[in-house]
Amino acid sequence: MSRQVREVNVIPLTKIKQEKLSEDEDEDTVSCKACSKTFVSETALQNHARIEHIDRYLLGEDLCVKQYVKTKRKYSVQEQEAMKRRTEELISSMEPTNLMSLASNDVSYIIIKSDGQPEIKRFKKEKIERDKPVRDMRQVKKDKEVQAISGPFECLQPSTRAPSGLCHQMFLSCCQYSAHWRDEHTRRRKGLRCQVCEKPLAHTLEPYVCQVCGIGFDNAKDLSFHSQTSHIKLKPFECTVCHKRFTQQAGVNQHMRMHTGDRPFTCSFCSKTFTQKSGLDQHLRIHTKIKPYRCVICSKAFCQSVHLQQHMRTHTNVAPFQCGICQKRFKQSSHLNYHLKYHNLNMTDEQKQRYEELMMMMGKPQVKADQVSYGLMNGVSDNQ
DNA sequence: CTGGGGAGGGGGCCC
DNA sequence: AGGGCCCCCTCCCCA
Repeated sequence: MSRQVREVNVIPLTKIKQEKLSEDEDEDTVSCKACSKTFVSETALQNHARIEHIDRYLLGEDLCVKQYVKTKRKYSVQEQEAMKRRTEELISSMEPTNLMSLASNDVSYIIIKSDGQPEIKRFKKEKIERDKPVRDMRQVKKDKEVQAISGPFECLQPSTRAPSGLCHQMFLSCCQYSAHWRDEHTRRRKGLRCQVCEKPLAHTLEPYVCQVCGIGFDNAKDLSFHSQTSHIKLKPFECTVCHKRFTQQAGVNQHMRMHTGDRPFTCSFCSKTFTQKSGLDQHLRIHTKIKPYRCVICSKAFCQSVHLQQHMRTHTNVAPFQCGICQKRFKQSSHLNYHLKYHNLNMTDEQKQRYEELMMMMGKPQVKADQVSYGLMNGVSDNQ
C-alpha cells in the first residue's frame, strides 16, 4: 500500500500581494514605543526594537539617524534627548527574557506593517517576491487556498531550563518549530506532523527506514514490528470478548475495561469516572482551566491538542476531509459528516452506488448511502 | 457552514 | 513483557 500524498495548495501571488500591501486599515497591529512604527506581531516589533533602538542605544550610536533620512532634517538636542528617553523607557518595559531571546542579526523575516514610505513598500514587494512559493498548478485549489504562514515562530512552552519558565526559542519555519516542540516538549522523538502546515515532520537520522512511509528506526527489530503492525495490518493481540485486534497486549488490557465497565479514574471535582487516566487528565483541565496547547500564530490556548489542530486550520486553511461525492473539502471530520448527511438525501442512484463503493474501499461497514454517513479523509494518511 | 469544546478510545514510547 | 503516561484521532455537540 503506497502512502497517499497530501495535496498542499499554494496561495496565488496576487492574493498574497493584496493581503500584504493593503493592511493600512488593519487594526490588529502593535506599535513601537520609541518611533511609533507599527508591526503585525509582537515578535516583529521586538526584533525591530532590538535592532533599531536597543542595540544602537547600547552601542552609543545616534538614535535619530533613521529619522534624518525620513524627514531630511537634523534633529535638535531636545528631540535627541526625547528619543533617548523613549528608548530607555522601551528597554525598561521589556521582560529581561525577551531581551535575551530576541533574534540576532538576521532581520530578513521582520514583518514591516506599513508606514507609507516608498522604500518600505519596495522592501515588502521584494520580500513577497523572495518568499513567493513555487507554484504547482496541479495543487492550486479553486476556492480556499492553503495559507502560506511565515515565521518567525516563538516557542512559548513551559520550560524548566529557561529562567522565565517559558522556552522562548525562535524558529524560522513552522516545521523547525514543530520538530523542536516534539523533541523538547513532548515524550515523542519521531513521527508527528507539523502543528502548522501538517506535513510529516522530518525524522532524526536513523539507519533503518521503512520503505513505505519513510519513518526511521534505530534497529531492524523495531522496523520489522512497525512494518508488521502499520502496513501489513498484522495485529497479533486479540480481545477475547469482541475479537477486536490490537498491535500490543497493553492495548487489549486497556480495551478490556470497556467490557468490564471498570472505570478506575475518578474526577475529584465532579466524581465523573474514566476508563483511562488520559481521559481523566483531559477532563480535569475543564475544572483547572489549564490550557497547555498554545497556537504559535495567535497565542490562543486550548485544553486539548485536537482543538489546537482544528484552530490552526483557521490560519492555514488546511482542509483534509474531502467529500467523496462532490469533492468539497472540510477542516473538521464532523463537518464532512454533517455535509454528507444532507448530501445523501439528494444523491442520484449512481452517486449512491459510488458512495457505497467508497465505503467498502475505506473498510467501513456496508450501509445504505441514505442511512449513515462517514467521513473520508483524503490526503492525510492516518490509518497506516 | 464554521469554529470551539467534551469525551471515548487506540497506539507509541519509556521505564 | 507489562504497566503507565501521553499524544493523536474520531465522534458528537453547541453556538
